[in-house]
Amino acid sequence: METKQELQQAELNELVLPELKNFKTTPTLVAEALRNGILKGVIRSGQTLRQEELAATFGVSRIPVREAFRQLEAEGLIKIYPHRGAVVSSLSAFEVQELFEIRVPLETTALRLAIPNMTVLDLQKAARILDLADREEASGRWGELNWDFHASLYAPAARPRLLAMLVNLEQNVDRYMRLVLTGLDYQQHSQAEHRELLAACRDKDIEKAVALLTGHIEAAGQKLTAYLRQSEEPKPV
Amino acid sequence: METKQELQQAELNELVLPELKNFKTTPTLVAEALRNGILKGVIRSGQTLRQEELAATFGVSRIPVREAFRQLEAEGLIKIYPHRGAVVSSLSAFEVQELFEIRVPLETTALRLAIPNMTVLDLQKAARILDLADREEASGRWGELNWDFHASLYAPAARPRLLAMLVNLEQNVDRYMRLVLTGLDYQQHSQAEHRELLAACRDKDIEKAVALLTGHIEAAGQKLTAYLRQSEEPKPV
DNA sequence: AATTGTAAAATTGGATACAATATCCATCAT
DNA sequence: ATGATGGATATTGTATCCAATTTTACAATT
Repeated sequence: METKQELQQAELNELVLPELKNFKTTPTLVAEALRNGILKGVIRSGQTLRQEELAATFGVSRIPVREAFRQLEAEGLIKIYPHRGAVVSSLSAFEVQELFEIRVPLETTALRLAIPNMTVLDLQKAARILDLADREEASGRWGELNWDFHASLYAPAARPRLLAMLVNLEQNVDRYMRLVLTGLDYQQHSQAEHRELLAACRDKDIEKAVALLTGHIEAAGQKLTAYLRQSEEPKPV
Repeated sequence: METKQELQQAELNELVLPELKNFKTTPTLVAEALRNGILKGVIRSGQTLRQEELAATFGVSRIPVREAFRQLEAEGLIKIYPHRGAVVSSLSAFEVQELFEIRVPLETTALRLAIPNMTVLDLQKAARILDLADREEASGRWGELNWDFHASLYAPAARPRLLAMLVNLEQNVDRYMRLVLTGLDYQQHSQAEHRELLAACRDKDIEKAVALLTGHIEAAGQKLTAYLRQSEEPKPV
């Protein structure tokens, strides 16, 4: 009797706790708005974020804005310079390269853990995303679907913390990646690699899948860093 | 003349010192204090952090405390429950295992990148830390030196972002690791593994070093999760 | 006696106002 | 033109107030 009640209590608690987290407070909402703005390119790299201005546009006071700043800084999206303001962090070619160097071992780890857990449904979902991406080549949504595909492969790993880190890393390079993604040839090449990768997952061939994923991420990194390096070349005076 | 100037310099330096301290803003200082408190075990897992109480003890207002909360939450050290307060996050055995699963690929990546860059000085420094750790077996400082050794191996990689991620991961498991580190047999075993690892680095044998490091981290993870699992067994009345 | 309902206290969330400090920028003298 | 100076601007931090929510305590009902 009592044990049953205790079990129910434990179950309910686990259901309620994440629910409480979902109560979004103003700082969280502001942080989400700013994050979206940064990721969608509405707020550009290097732009300074003025507390009062943002507070006015969001219709809130400065306090939630400042708390949002702290959160975004911890995520690496902005950088707070004391008494000078917060600026959207801009990454150098070297820093982008470092992020890709981190992504390779982390994403392959996620994939390794995921493949044994992949169900037919998981594979179907990933395939559906790829088909969707084919039809969205022109629009800006392709980049989003690109990540959705990757995320759908890692989800079966059931490692929330690892996935959160990957999402964060992706967000940090996403703004820059858009510059490269515009090329249609890259999209088609990437889609082909995705299909190869998905096939390897379907065959449960972990080593092949990992090798493909490694090459895929490294290629994207090379493309992006090359682009950034040439953009950085023209030195002022 | 010169003495006068030197005196002025000294005076100016004394004026500048508090200025340098001001480089860190109050929320950052509060965050550091809380982080230290959590890492050193002064603030225990599950404990709720009351804004007003902390503001009073630090002699500041609630606002910097709240900003510090946001920062620490992003680091994973605390969790903010809206309207209910912030609590020091406690990790389950599964969550600790996930963190170790992440550490392995990341730390080995750092090591791979570091070994080619290691100078004789780097190796000497690492060896010195090991010798120091031998003499600090009893004290609580051993855990600190344990990480210092690892960090000294990764530093030559010159990947600031990667190192920051590793520091954060280490901080998250550190509190729990202390429970295991108390065993003297573990310390001696760990030290032996460290010396093997250092030797491999000295030989620039990347694959051997990576294999040793992988085993070393996985063993620590196994030890800790096993401990936590048995601690979690006894269910609270 | 146990459960339910309600009111009050405590705590957090947020806004406004104000003081202090640092930075930026235009002006001025050399 | 160059560098210093002072004010404008922006950020930081604090205090005070009120709203919202949670928790606690107490009363009421069954």
